[in-house]
Amino acid sequence: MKLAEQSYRDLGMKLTPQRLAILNYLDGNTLHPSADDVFRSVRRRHPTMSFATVYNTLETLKQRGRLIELTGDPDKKRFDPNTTPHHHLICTGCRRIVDIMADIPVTSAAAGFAGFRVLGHHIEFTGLCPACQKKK
Amino acid sequence: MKLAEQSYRDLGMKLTPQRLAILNYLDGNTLHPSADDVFRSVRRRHPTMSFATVYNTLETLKQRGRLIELTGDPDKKRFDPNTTPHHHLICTGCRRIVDIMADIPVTSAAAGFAGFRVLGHHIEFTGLCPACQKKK
DNA sequence: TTTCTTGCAAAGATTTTGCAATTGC
DNA sequence: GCAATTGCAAAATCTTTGCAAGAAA
Repeated sequence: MKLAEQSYRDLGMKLTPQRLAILNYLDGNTLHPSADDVFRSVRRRHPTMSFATVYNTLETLKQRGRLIELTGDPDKKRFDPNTTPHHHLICTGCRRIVDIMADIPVTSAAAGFAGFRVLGHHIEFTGLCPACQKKK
Repeated sequence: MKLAEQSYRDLGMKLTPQRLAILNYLDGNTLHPSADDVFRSVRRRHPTMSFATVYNTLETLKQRGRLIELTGDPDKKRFDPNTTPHHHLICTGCRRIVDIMADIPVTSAAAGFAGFRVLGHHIEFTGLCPACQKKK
């Protein structure tokens, strides 16, 4: 399977070893890694990889809808290669983020609020993961 | 009305002019200001105010449940003095955040997911505010 | 060849911290 | 007076940017 390779072609982005490594690391990854997580992982096989390349690539992929930038972690941006609409469960103890693929109906009571054009919504459940429940 | 003053007493925090100014600025403010917004506003009447005081105060107030830290703005932390459960509408163009006080039922299908103890949830609606709709 | 991408280093922005001086209680 | 708080400056993070060199198409 050459999902990553195909993605770059489809998105009209040049195919580079660094970019391939980035998407190969992200695809199927449900840990919602930060840019630094991506950098540190990918650098193992690509020692010359720079932050700039990671940030540039993530930014471009985001703009083209190939991944989502999450805001649930107050300390840094996290990235989600899963672009299917879904929600998240965030551990306030360790910042772990878990996908919730369940379809949760939300009455669009907010549509049109304040003249906004509502384009999407995302539910953030907060709580404590099993490990952090024990620590407390 | 001395809401701010009373708050600090109730929370067991010492009452200082800086702290009073911070809560007085926040209470009733629906702009969801950042720490820097707070700093710049409060400094007008308290020229010696420092970042440290703003950050310390916001952090303590947050820990004691007197305000909420929002993560919806990817660039910085924003603060909400409204601790009544509610949701937000975020303009992806200008980062404006609007309160949605409507009670939106969410089937707690996620309760117990992955062994988490779910403590709360928050819906982020995204879209474009009236001004940003015109710009595009 | 032409255009885009990479890597490096420096800069920007936000947030945190150490500590002496000051203030609230 | 004691303990908590302030202010200043420096540092720690995270993220972005300019630009020359290099690689993709």
